[in-house]
Amino acid sequence: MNNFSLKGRPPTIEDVARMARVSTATVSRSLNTPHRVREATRLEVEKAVLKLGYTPNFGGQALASNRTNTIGAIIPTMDNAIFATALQALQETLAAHNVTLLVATSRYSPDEEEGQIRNLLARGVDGVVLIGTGRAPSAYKLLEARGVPFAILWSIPSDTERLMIGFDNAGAAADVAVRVMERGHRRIAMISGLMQNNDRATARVDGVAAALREADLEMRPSWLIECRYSLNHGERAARRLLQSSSRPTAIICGNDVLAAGALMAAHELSIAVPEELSITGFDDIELARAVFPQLTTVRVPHRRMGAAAGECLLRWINEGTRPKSMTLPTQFLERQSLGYMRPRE
Amino acid sequence: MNNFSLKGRPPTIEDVARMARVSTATVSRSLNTPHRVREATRLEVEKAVLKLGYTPNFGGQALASNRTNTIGAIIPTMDNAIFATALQALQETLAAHNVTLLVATSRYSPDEEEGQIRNLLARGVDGVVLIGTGRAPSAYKLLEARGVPFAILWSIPSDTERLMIGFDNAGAAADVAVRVMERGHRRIAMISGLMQNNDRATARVDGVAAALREADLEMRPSWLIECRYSLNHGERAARRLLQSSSRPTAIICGNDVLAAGALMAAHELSIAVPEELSITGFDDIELARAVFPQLTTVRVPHRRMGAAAGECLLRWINEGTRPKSMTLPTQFLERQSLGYMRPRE
DNA sequence: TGACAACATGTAAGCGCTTACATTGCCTCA
DNA sequence: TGAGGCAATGTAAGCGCTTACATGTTGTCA
Repeated sequence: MNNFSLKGRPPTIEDVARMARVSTATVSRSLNTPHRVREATRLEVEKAVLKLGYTPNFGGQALASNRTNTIGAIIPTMDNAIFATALQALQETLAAHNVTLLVATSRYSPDEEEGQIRNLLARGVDGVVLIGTGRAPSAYKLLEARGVPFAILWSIPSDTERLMIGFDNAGAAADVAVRVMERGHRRIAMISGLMQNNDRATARVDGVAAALREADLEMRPSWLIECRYSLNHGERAARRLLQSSSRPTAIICGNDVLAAGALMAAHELSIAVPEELSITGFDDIELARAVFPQLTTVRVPHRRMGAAAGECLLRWINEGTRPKSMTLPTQFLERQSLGYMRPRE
Repeated sequence: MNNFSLKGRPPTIEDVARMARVSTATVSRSLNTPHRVREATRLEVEKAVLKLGYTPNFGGQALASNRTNTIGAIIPTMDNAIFATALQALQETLAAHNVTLLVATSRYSPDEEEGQIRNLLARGVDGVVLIGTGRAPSAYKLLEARGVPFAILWSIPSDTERLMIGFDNAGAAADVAVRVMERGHRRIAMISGLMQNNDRATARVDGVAAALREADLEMRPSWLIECRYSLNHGERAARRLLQSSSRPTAIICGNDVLAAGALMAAHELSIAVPEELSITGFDDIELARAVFPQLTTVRVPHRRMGAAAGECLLRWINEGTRPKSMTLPTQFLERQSLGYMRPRE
């Protein structure tokens, strides 16, 4: 049927041009700017494209146009459902504009992240998505020197010079603390993700600490445990908190996974939640509803963040001007794991 | 400090060549095949590269070498932790060889998947990773016509003509069913993911059905519910199962998320697990241990699968011959949600 | 009917890199 | 000392595409 396909070598624009009896320029135009080509010609080209199964060669296109239609994202890890969701939304947004997403991970290391930035830049991405602000100035320099648009997600806009799309981690965390105190709790501990190079984790801790201070409470150093974001680490941290002679009546967790871990610890130690111990999460991932009791947590707009990042970046790339940063709302989500402090017997 | 960087235009291999007083060919060689260059020259080039902050242009490289050092993966969705984990492992393996991973999603639709295959091919990926076997022959033709190596994950090797790296879904599911029956259960229901175009889900159902048949039991049609992989859908399905007049004593779930949903339903209906109802999952994602009671499930080697895919594909690309398919072991994981059937009172 | 837009298409010059082939310089050995 | 070989480097031809500019082709209007 297809007597033109020289086995092995994919068809080039030249093959299409020959078949459609036009020049390669016309083929290129029919494909990229159809309105600049006569209808009949366009159809002829289209026919040839279909017949040959032609698909533009990416390298050639990138080289000639200095555009790759690719956006890169660097996330700390794929293991985390919340990044995955945002990425998914980002990808869907980009796909609608025929832009492909390149994903890399930094494993929470600024150095690795910088390496990945280089990598993406080398691949000629048209834009970059980054998480948080925990990185060296040199990382920004890389991007800025190349003039590549980039968006910073997950952190509250703090810098008018950059495009940031995030939410108020500190504020939301403070809000959680306030609500916990409203339930009568005074003995409040916190389990946080590792704070080094992680401004989101840091902001959440700061928010809680500020709220406590406001209420003339103090966050005891021994009641603030930092650990990796995993079920096991959360469980271990909670166990430490709960096995000490005088234990907290509420544990505020930096994210839902840690909270779920804390819940496991409570289960094992036969401490009833929320009757004897309140636990709160953060992020509202699916897990938060799967555990028992369901986690009281903070809903974070991950999908919207991903989608907005895609739109803003695309706009920036196409129009050349940096869109304004945006702060998305979070929402305190009351479920079952936060209860009233029981009066001492 | 850097008086060579003409603002705006990234340095090219020519700039490096000029600075190091060698030809572009030598620069290229120093970078790609260092052993073919005199040590002193190499150092000179290296110095220039560093000073200019040179990074090879991807398009040029791809165009000239017909290689992109990129591998594409198409997964049904990023929302699923299990794919994310495999992807993460794949990415790490590839990164160690300086290969970048391009991720696309198909949303469980063979048509979308085929579109993404075209897309990846157009971008000149050196290899492709696919999940499962539920796709039209035309999808394979695309890949084969271009001679692009590809690996199929998650399904048991069934086709000696292709590289498949997976596990025995049917066998593992049958094993679960056997264990459930060993606990005395006879009234066994199943909640499965949507089976259309999903050979993994189908195989799991088939495995269970076969095991039941072997034991002279039959899977009642109304006790097999298909639904999307989500907590809500799992919960709803379980509720339907549990609210009928005569309910099953065990529910085998096609994955952990569905099982967690079923657990939620049991909670709400005050049905004790595992005393009154047994529930099993599949996949062993983190969630399986976070719920209470913890899920008895099947451990699936997602990380290994991802890593193996990377290695095999890289080998295939570099050596030109298709590596052998492999079947990875799964493991039945006894936890708390499967119990003995209580004798009727 | 002829001048002149406006549109459609073609020509050809790169984009930045790799690599086959040519050249140079040096060492070895008879 | 000179032929031959090898290692190091240079030269230059593309890879497939886009696009500025040149050229050709209509249609319009006085």
